[in-house]
Amino acid sequence: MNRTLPREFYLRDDVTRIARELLGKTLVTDFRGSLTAGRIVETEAYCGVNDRACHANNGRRTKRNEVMYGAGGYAYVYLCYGLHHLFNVVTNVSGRADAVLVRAVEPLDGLAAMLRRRRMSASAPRLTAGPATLTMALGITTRHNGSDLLASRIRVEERGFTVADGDILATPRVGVAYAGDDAVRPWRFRLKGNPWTSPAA
DNA sequence: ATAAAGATCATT
DNA sequence: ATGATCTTTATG
Repeated sequence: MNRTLPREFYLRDDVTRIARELLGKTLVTDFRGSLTAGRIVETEAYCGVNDRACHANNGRRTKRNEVMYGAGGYAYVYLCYGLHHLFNVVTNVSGRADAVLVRAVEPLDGLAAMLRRRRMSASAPRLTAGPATLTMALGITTRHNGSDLLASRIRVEERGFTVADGDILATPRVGVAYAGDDAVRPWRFRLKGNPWTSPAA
């Protein structure tokens, strides 16, 4: 019953819709025989060259963000603040630099491995409630930049968890105050009331 | 060549 | 509130 999302899911020209539809899907990593997974409960949409918060804004095209300009369905992973690996799903067709940042997941599978990677011992609130904590828990780093989400050990699955429009809270994105008018666009999406969303106000 | 700024987190 | 930590990017 688990189904990896097809390429067409990512190729569409509507990144905020895709960001909403990713809520409730399951992000899975399967590295070295260690399978870990979490349900996506928070995302942010980054809308290509016209979005001042996006790494591709104003047509910026560099070694770091090159994968954003490729076809949808690949991972864009970059290092933030020198310490944190942030995971994005590239969307839209080749030439359109859209992406969805995954900001939080709810732990589902491989709890022991996630705890180990996070160097947490017993109970773990906050285990995956944040864009950098979830990558650490799932073992995702910049070495996975450019990974094909349909062919690699990182994938997104439909596991039959349904989300209604009314379950989604849309607010401005986090940490993009520098982005002028685009800073206030309601492109951060959360499952209402889910305890695993990120702590950011 | 140099400098400054980050799509954050854990701790104080 | 603040420090950690370092790559990427812009600028001279």
